[in-house]
Amino acid sequence: MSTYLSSPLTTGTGYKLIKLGESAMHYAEEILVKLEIKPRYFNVLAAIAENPDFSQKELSTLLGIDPNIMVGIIDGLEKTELARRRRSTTDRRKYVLEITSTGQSLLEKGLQALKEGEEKYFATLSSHEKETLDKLCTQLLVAQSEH
Amino acid sequence: MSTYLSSPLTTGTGYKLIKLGESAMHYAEEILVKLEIKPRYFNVLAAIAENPDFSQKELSTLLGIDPNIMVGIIDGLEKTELARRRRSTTDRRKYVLEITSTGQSLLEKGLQALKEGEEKYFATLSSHEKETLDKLCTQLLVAQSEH
DNA sequence: TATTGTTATACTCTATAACTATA
DNA sequence: TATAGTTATAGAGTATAACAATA
Repeated sequence: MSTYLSSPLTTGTGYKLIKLGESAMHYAEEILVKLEIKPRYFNVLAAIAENPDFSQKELSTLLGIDPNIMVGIIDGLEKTELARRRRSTTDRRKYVLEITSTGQSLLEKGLQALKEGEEKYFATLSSHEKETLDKLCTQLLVAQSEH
Repeated sequence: MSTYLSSPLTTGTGYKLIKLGESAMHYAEEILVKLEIKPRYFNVLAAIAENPDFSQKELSTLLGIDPNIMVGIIDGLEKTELARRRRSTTDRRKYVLEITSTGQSLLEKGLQALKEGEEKYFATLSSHEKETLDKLCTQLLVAQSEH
């Protein structure tokens, strides 16, 4: 949203990362809106596909999304028939989540669209520069995860 | 908030920028909370200091913050006596905004704290790497502003 | 007793539109 | 008629706590 032109803050690299993060998120939203899904929901859908038979609790922990918020997200994915809940046969408190064929199809389209979007987003960088940026980002994220 | 460990999305550089932006914002919040001010309010305060006698409308346009939201922000800055409104003498519809000495002092402390925070945040990068990252970020932001 | 999923509540942030006072 | 600032309202998003069913 906010597009600052100049300020004492803008000089910092941290500030630039914040602005770039916002713009990248905005860009992802624009891409996914064509598939009528929000990034949050798309990420959960991708996590379901990647982790078959995960419970809501396990998904919540994996994605760092609060369980009570996860309820609404799964509700949405069920309503649009992208994923579904089944009661676990071994522990009837749990739900087991699975992606539907509709969900799988949307997931593949979304991943492809995001991949193409990424190429446009970074078009101004050479492939060497893009690689360097990716490496530095990874380095920072790894350092943080070790916190 | 959400800390994804792995997902088809995590492979993209765009995704990493989103995560880094979130973490940098979180870090800035942690630094500024010691001064009892939120990044949003701090940014407006900095803009007031940088642009003496700007009206709320001009500030809104500059920062990309909706005028009705700016009202609450300026209210907050007035209540904490960091800034104040004066009616413009030339156009009595307008307010002229000015930073107080308390605000100036907090601004300086905040900028210093953010500067030190930035050094810690990027401590894992060499000064050459940090410079490279900054250059690439700027390059992307400039490309976008030309959109 | 503890855990999974759910609901209720409240609080923040934001977006839209209508209002007032000035021009 | 248009503009600066304000207020009202409603919609997301999220955080906390309490709850039912099951272990």
